[in-house]
Amino acid sequence: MKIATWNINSLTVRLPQVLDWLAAQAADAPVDVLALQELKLTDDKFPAAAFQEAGYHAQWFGQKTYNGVALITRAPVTDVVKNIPGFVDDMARVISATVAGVRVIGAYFPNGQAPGSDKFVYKMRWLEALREWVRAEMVSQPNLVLLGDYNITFDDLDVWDPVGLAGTIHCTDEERAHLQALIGLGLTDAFRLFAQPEKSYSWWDYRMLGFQKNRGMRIDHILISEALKPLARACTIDRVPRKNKQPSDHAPVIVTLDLPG
DNA sequence: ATGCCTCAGCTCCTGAGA
Repeated sequence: MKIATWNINSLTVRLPQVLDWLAAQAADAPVDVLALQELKLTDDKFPAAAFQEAGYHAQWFGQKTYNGVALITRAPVTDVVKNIPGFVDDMARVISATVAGVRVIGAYFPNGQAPGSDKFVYKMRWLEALREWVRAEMVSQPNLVLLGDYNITFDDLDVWDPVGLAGTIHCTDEERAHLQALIGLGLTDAFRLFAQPEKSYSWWDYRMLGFQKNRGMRIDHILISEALKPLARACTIDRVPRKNKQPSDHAPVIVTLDLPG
């Protein structure tokens, strides 16, 4: 079973790249679940037919201009939930479903803008609500994957310039404490289960030749539950789509689990 | 310096992203 996450920074612009990427992946092994973030379109504009024609089911939760998330799957899903139950939010950031016996939560974590800002306060509140909800979910869902654009680095290994960016957004102690609290629920960073190239990142600034100079951060993550940990076979970041013409600023992250898709 | 790209929208500038 292959599960992936990709912040595509406008599905309107990137739909052809998403379809191309799914087709290219299928040459090796098809992607069973793809969590998308930053659709930047309303529900009525979601290209459901295009995914259907490509052989995928789709669940989506859109929003005008900002945010918006989707789950693209090969198998039909059940129990679709949008956003964090009980947490009042006017932004479309989370979509969950059960696919082939795995509870998948795809999320676009708040950016937070800058420590101390209103958006940072919202990010902290959102992270707390997410954690308490995931904690409850894990009681009844042993096979759980929480993946998406976290907008948080784990540690200095995830940052191209850990000294220059110390304490800035995505790198603050407060954000990292929240990320570790998710780990504390019994989740594992699938990426670090495996040997990885040095300076592995999932996002690069569009400006200043960020990608070409590999000035990036690893902020897109796949966390897996204890029951799935022994089934993990690989976790990689696919830098190839970042080399596309008109790329997203994020690259897809992929985990392979020894489970039937 | 708060920009350098990129995207959406009350579109020829602005806000937001990260």
